[in-house]
Amino acid sequence: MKNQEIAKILYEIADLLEIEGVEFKPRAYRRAAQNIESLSVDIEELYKKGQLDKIPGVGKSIAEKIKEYLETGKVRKLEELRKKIPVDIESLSAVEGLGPRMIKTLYEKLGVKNLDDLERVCKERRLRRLKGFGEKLERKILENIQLVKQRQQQRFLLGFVLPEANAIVEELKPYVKKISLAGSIRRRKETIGDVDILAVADEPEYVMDLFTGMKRVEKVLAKGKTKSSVRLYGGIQVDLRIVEEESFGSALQYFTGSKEHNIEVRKIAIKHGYKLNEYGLFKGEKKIAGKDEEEVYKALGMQWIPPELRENRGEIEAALNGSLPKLVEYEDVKGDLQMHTKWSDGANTIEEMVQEAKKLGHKFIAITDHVGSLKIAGGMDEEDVKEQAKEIEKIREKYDDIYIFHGVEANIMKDGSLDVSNSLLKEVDLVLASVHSAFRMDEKEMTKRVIKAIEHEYVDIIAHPTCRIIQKREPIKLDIEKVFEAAKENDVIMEINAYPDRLDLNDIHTKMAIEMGIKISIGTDAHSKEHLKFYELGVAVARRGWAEKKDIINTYNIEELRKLFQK
DNA sequence: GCCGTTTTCGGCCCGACTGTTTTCAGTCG
Repeated sequence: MKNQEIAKILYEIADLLEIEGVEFKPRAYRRAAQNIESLSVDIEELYKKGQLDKIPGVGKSIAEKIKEYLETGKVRKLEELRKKIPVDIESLSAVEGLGPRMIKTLYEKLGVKNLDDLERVCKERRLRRLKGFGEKLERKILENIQLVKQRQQQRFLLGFVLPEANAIVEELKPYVKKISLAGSIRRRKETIGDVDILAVADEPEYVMDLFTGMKRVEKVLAKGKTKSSVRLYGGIQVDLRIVEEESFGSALQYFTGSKEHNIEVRKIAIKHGYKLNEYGLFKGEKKIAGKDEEEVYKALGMQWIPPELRENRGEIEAALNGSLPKLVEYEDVKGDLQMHTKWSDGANTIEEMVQEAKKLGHKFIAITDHVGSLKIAGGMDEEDVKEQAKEIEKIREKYDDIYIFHGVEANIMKDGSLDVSNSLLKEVDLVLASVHSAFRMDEKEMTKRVIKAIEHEYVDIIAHPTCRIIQKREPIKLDIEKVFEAAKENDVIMEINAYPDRLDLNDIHTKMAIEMGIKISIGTDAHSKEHLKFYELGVAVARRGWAEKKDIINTYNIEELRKLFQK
């Protein structure tokens, strides 16, 4: 699938045009890029069907460039722009305070093409002599270059930040009238740059004192009456803003984003002759909404949009015509369908996992220890599985309010076969299959490999289908659409692995799978009882993927699941 | 370059902040 590649090209064209000072076109290219990026179908398919212009923001000219790229692997317009402005935009614009206009000036006047050039002209004090630049700016840029250099991957995993952010909210709650997370963490994005918190308080100064004085604060970065920023131990930055009660809703809407979502919402406001900002929705001077989010959306003729959907991926249109999905709720999930115990590489016994799952309110769990050749993860053989079955049977008798499915996680070998016999797989209720080795095959081979596993007569679920580890390992190369088609045909379920650095399937793939009629399971892949709480992250991905209750099998009752796992 | 129940031409999101200026351009979220 070349959607991401094409989006990247369009973004680069947008940046280069912006540097050239071209008006409006950059926005058009970015809009198209953004829509292509979050497309849930393969753009090449659309092209073959002659439906490129069905993509919002893609007109005749951009469609032409997509066609050119798909046919020749190049876009002449981009080549020309690169020749004209041979600068490393990606790293230069990563420098805070440096935008396209300055990049252009720096290139034209001082020949700055990359970070090293930029650092040099700053150190040589040549930047400050340019018109419109000055000493302060030069110093700031120099500082920010260092930040870019050391930053690289400074985003934090949702799963590790969310508990801390929630704890801060709880800590401040007794002293404020209203409080909520905002920003990407409220939208439950898989990684978080910084945490935004919004509150209403009678005594803002006192709340700011509490906030900046928290034990978990390493450094206070800024402190004011309406906004304070701190850095916690561990490096994450948290901003607290205090707003007027009458504006809480519009401020929450504004600070929750995403930016792209807000742009569209504001356009709708304009169509109505209104103006929307963080202080409220205004008709002329008169404020007509702003106290809570619901009334803001309502005044614009829209349904309230759950934060997880606010990515400008079609939720605006749906909210306008009242067709938003009824998203699966966090409390709809009644169990966890992947976890490991001491039988393979887990830290706890089956019974300990059962007790912890009960605490979380689960009605069922699946024990899915490794089997077969994955010796490093303690893969069980057929004898072990039989022994384990006996233990599970005993525990089932002891706990009548939670059901234990006996499953296994089998490895998909290089040729697509599983590394265990059918006689072992027949022993258990549930078979997960997943790739744990040879991650670097080409797309064609890898797709064939996974599809072969999907076609296996005993496989129920493909676990962590793309094998990505966020910020560490790229996803395996898969023709995801072909994989999903095979899954659909063979009634195989796709997993959302809820472990914080996996979240695999991701949101976009989840949406795509659901649109193709595939069922989704959520599994934490817990290797200790403490990991079981991560199931919420799986629900978050499901919601970001527009999943309804019926799409997620963890919402089913035990009888329905038994039927589903009959293979 | 795209788009349209106010338009097929004339628009394109908004406000705050910073650093540089003396009324504003550029950047950010």
